Amino acid sequence: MSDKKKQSNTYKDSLNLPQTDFPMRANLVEREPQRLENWENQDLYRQIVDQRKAENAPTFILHDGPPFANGDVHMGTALNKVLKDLVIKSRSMAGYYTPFIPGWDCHGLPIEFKVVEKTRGLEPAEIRRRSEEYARRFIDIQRHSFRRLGVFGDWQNPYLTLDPSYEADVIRTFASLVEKDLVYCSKKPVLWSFGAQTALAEAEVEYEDRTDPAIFVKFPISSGDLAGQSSLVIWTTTPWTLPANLGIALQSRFEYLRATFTHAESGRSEDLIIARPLLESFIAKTGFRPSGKEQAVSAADLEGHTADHPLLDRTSKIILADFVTDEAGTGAVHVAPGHGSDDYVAGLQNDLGLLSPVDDLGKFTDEVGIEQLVGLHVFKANPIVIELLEEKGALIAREDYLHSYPHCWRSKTPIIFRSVEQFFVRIDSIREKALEEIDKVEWLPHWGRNRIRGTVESRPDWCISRQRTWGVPLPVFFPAGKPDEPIVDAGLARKVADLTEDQGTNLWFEKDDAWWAEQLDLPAGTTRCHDTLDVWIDSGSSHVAVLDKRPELHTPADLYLEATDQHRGWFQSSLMLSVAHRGIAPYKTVMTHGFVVDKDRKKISKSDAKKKGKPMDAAHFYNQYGADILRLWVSSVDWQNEVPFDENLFKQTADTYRRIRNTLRILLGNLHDFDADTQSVENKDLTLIDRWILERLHVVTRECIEAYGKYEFRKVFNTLNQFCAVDLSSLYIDITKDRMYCEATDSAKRRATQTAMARVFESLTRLMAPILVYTADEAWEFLGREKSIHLQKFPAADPAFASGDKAATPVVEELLKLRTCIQQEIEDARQKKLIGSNLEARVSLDIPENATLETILDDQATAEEFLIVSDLTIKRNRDTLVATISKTDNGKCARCWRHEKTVGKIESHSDLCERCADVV
RNA sequence: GGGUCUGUAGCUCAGCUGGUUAGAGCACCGCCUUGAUAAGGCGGGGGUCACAGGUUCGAGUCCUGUCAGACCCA
Repeated sequence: MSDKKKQSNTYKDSLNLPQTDFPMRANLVEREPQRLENWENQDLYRQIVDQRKAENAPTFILHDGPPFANGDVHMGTALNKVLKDLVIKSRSMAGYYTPFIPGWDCHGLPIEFKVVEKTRGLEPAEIRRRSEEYARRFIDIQRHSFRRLGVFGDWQNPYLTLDPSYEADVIRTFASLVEKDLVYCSKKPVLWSFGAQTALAEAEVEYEDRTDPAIFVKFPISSGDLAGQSSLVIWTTTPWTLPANLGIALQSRFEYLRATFTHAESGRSEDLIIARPLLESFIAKTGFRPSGKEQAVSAADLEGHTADHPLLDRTSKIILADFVTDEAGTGAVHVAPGHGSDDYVAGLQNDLGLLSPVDDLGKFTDEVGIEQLVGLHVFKANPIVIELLEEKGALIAREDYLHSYPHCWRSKTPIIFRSVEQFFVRIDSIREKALEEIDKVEWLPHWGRNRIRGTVESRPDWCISRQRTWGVPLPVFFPAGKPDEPIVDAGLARKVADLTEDQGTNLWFEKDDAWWAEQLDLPAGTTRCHDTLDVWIDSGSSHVAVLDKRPELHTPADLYLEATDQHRGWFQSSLMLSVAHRGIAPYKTVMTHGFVVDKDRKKISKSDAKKKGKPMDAAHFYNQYGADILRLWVSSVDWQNEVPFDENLFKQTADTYRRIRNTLRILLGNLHDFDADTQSVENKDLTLIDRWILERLHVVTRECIEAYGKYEFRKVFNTLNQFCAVDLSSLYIDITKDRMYCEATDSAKRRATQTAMARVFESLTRLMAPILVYTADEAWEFLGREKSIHLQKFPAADPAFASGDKAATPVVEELLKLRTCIQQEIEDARQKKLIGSNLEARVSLDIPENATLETILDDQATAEEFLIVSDLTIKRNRDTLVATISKTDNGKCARCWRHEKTVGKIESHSDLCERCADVV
């Protein structure tokens, strides 16, 4: 035993074993940041784009959709940014000039809310100052994560929607809309705090219990068959909104019952219509019970007819609406378009008009039409309204109703829905053009076209004003004393833009009306609007503020790439603003990806993930596994659909990574004594197996480049993975081990294989570079290259190895069939403990005639090498392939471990085979 | 409830215009190796292609419905 060991050690020194310092263990978590620092020190991104620019390369612009500057980078954000980077890097290596300007969406309620939540009662200018600070903090956090993920771009000069110049361009885009007569002003209900005298956002609402009078009110039908005979009954907890009633909504799915209802105690009798699903609760609450004739009535029969308003000399239109439910009420819903969002939409759809006779303080105006109510606060008006209804005989019943009701978070007063002037973009004027443009755009996947068409076809006019502080101001003015006659003027807006170009729109909030009037040559007393623009105008103007502005970019962009929710979001807002502004879509291709979901394909909610201790932050994963693993994971998934995610999937990806890495490592190890420039052999001197692996490389190269071109990163992943695992690891490297280790260092066979390996290594690292950004660069460096791999281009598929008549592939495929057959038999023998390693087997192969294999099998050495056996006998006398295994009698060569006939027959080296004796 | 989609081995994915016993990698099990060794090789088990109908000589692949999931809307 000790003898044997000593002996083998002796010969081990005579072998050419692989040598490399390329570490087996990647230790990405520590090494990646070092490499990143190095890249940033040499400004690798700049080098890449400069180099392509110098080459006069064609331009490819992927325009970054700005993530919201709030929160950490979670897996969904990471998926998006890495996909973008895969596109950019693969296009760059395909020879394109690919400048990438990342951006952030900075304005908006979520940030303002965080700021105001902490400290209430701040001045607008202070809210904006703190909001900006908040946004910038998260921009830094997110930027760090994106860089760490190996995403290349102009991180020093990203675009921020809070930049003064960006804001100015938003205002100019607005001016462009005004110029084309697309902006108008109209009333729309908003959540209104009469305590704070301001509109509120959903997020500023707190729910508290409150008791209100809930009343059942009858509306006598005044047209159609039932005119003058029966009445609809509505139920409401806001009696004060009845003066603004303009409609009654029914549910088309409900069956309605018309009957004479009699009150059990008073004996009062009424002919009423109630939805059947709500009949029981109606009886219980009002005491009215059907007594006598009953008749089924359908909602459709009543639709379009009218009912008399119980308090005013006017009618209320009967309509159908989906928001009518059987949860409460009567199945007939009081609709006041000026006092509710459902009501508003229903009002628009059914042409009901709009009334909102309430002022800032929550008091009725003259418009209410009922003398007793004018000047009265709406909540104080409730009992009066009820009294009036009672007088008119319209009140069926009343109760005190305890419910959860929205309150203002600041003033703690209850909230009302009240209509105020809002600004809108007239979508009908640009809808057709937008639809035309949609069809000129390439949508990936193709069904994206249907999705955006659906949203564009159905979207109502775009309400672009917000009663908020943290945003781009709506550049509109009001003449002195005329708050209802806004001055919407493109020229004025442009002047505002010019004034804020350098100093930012804080000016709008810091200077007073007089200052602005003076600057813009407006009459004294002119006031400015305190609204801001919808943030979708901000991000939707990026083609103006970024694509048109930056010299290295252009409009339309070649590609927009976001998650599917952006069909209604950014893709649409950008399309609408671009069509309005310049008449064409801002993009040539739009690609969407799915959302990250858990392994059961259910959506992941943030609170859930926290509860279950399932981290979703990208940082958790790149800090534990490395950015390359995360990127490899991105490349492996089907981004068109939901992307399942689970920490176990990560471990699986890490396993794939290890295989790829080890393949690179063994190739480097085998190339340690090889200089490709001086020691490469000519193609004609390559052996069969070398030609085969280069033919495989030819296919792999072609497939990968093609797949990158079609953004099919998954295919690249699968192709590279299988090439590494099967073609290289399990076949080529295994088969060539003997010649690599045992043949003379400078032997032709060995140099031939090194020639092939060098080409494989070089192509492989380039092909994987867009995905494994750190690892490919590291491997490239170990090959002795000075410049980063990311400055390289994809390898060209070598036409010398395209399959042709003399191709090695068909021969190798036949040999692989023999191999499979032999391995099965060997395995059988191994399980029976007849033999251990392959090299101990004596293989007797009976094969049918096979023209492809004729010549190759005559070459005993090549056949044995390919099949990795030492003692092979081939007989050609069978119809089917049969392999027979026994243990060989040949002695084992102490150096190459093959069992060869020649072992023991060489005098000078009795323990070696002929080949090894020669080498030694 | 409506619109747009998705559903193939434990997991990630292939399966082109319908045509032989549905493929690969990983994971799993067993064996070998210890000269890629916190590696490598070989073999094996595992799928009623979500479910139910239909068209067809023939369907994972076309049609209809059901179920489940995602996004958007209500």
